[in-house]
Amino acid sequence: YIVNWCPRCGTAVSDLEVAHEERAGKLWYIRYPFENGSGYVTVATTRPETMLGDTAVAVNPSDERYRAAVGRQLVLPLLKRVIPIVADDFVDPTFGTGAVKVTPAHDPNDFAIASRHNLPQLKVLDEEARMTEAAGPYQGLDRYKAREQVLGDLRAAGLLEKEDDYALNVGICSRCKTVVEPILSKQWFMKMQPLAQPAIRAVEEGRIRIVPENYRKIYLDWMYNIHDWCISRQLWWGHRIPVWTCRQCGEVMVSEESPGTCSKCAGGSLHPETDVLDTWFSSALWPFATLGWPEDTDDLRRYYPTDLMIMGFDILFFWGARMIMMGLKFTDDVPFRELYIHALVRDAERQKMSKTKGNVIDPLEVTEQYGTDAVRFALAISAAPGTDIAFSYDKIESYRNFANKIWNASRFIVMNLQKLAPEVRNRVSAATEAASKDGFEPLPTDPTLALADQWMFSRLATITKEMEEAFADYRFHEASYKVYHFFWHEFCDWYLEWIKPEITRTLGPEDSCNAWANLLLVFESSLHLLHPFMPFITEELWHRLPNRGDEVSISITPFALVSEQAANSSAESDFENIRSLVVAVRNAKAEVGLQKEKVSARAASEDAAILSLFNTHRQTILMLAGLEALEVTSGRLEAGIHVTSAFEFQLIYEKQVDHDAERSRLTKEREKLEAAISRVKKQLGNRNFLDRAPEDVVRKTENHRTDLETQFQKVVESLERLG
RNA sequence: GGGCGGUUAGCUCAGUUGGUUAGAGCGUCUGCCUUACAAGCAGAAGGUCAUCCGUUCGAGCCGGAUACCGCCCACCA
Repeated sequence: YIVNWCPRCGTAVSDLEVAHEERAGKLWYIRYPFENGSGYVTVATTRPETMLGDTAVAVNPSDERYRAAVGRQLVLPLLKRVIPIVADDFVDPTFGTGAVKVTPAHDPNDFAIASRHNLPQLKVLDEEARMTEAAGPYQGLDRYKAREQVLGDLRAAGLLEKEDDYALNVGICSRCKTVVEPILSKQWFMKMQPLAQPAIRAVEEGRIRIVPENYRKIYLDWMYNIHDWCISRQLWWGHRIPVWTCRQCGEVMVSEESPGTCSKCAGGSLHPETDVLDTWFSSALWPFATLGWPEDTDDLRRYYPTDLMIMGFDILFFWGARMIMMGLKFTDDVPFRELYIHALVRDAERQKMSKTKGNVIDPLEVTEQYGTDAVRFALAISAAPGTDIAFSYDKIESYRNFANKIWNASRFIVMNLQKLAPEVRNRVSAATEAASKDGFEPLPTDPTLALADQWMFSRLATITKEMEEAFADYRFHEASYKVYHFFWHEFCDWYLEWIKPEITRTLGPEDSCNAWANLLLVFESSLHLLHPFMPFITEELWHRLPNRGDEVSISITPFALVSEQAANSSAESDFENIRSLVVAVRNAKAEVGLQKEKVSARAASEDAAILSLFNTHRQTILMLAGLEALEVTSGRLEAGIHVTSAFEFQLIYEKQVDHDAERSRLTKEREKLEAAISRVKKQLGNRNFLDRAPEDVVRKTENHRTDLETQFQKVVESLERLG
């Protein structure tokens, strides 16, 4: 049979191990004269040296041009061998000259043609890709050297009609990149069709789930079109193929131990097979062979099938598919229930990393430079299912910065904790311990801090839940993004800033320690959420928390510490109101170039709840927004900036209000609102929308319109007041 | 030749069943060395979601076509 032969490795390789590469080549047109001397047939070939092994020329039976020639004899140039013209459907009349040389020993198609027409097979290339004795005068030449000589001789004989440039796909050995040679050889094959059937069913019936989904199709496609597998290798390592051949009668015996004598003729001279199995054959046995199979061991019962197998898509066929087939064959069960295909890390140019290309990035160097956690996090957050990861130092650097941020946050917390008087610290850690029984919830604190605590715990509960869902679906990029944003932009930027005055002040014995306890609970919970992505830094920081110094490891503690009961939508919306006021003030200050100035502001609302909210949190707002004073008044403002439809504010500073600038700002805002309102109105005016859209969408849209219109009204009034 | 994926901000990419104003990191610009963090803080600018057609009350998302780009599979000399 024809196999792919790697002349460098000196072994057969399977179809899967052959990579294809487009190379510039030529198509040579060679004349094969008729035996009787009258004329010739021109064949086109990309491999002229193999003509030495030609045993026929084939044409399509329906090809008018050659109909009369079928059955006639040609003289093979150079070697003067007489070969027939045969008709075979395989030949594409539109390609080349419509006539193809048949080299049964060095081309799988030609091999097929030859077997259909009973043509001899003549091996002209040996296992080192040198010309054999059958090649006559060319014996011993390397295949490429032979090509040149053959071409030269043909040209000299006037039989080379022409040559065209042609891009051809050459097969190369995936291990050593040598161009493989299709060669006639005796090898062991595995019949795959019967093995594939159950493997197809297992996936179709959902006994194995492939994630992401698109790989399921790729897997099934490959299984449907499976080819027999050449499993023998002429290598010196590997599992030996357990076969003995009788030297007397040729009987082939498969056995675990040497049979000793021939089972057929009882002869004592047996020849053990020297070929070994393809390494992937052995790998396919791994899931059960490692557990003691074929014995019915405890391990096998306990760990087979396993829940989850993870691999890169590049070995889905090599290993994944074959484990499934072998597993089903030998254990009657799937080897694993889920197969997760992870992303491949490619270089910055999206090239697959390879040693020969020299674009390999050594992970040890990168982790040395940026830290293991940074690399791990960068990869996790880049791992959107079904896509590869382009390696980027910038990206890793930004998550190194994140690790740094975590470190600093911890430093800040622990540092201030150390400053507490020992008895106060003890009360804090006691409060922390007491809270941690069935999921953390905020401990009671004074009203200003309570809002921050309730908001933070609520957010924590949401993030925890979202992360758990993301993990369950192998959406690691989503889980890591959530915790990144949570920790940096909610915990650090808002929560820590909000409670900073509390944790930097000196507590007396009469003070409640609950604010401190809450901070520690949130921080500890955050470390737990971060731990899967940043195991080292979280482990280190966790042990610095009160009562955690002597514990074994954060990795064996629960992932979710916060209680679901902590979800608190009213705290979230109160917090949002304050946040939007703070952001709007900062914004306004920057706009008028007073970023570093301490200015005053006046906030107004017609909503008593808002007014009371702002009054309660006045100190916090002043600190976060960088204000000197905040006046909270009921009603309307003359030149207010509308943050939401519920409230507005204005900055109060020395500089006179520039009426023109103010007018132009308001006019711009009015235009924006007008556009938004007209969009919403159009939508709400659409009968179809009202009839067909879900109720809650319609209601939301209506609320949105009311909101916009209120804002619009206020802007218009402000403009009128400006005159 | 068949199949799959991609095309979203200057760059690298998210965007899970269609639903208010499309997000992040890096870069750029402005102001800050504010006693956790300048590897940082507070702001800003920047997008006709490749193009066209369709489905829908409504499309970055669903369907079809086109154009580039990438990958996998394949026995066209």
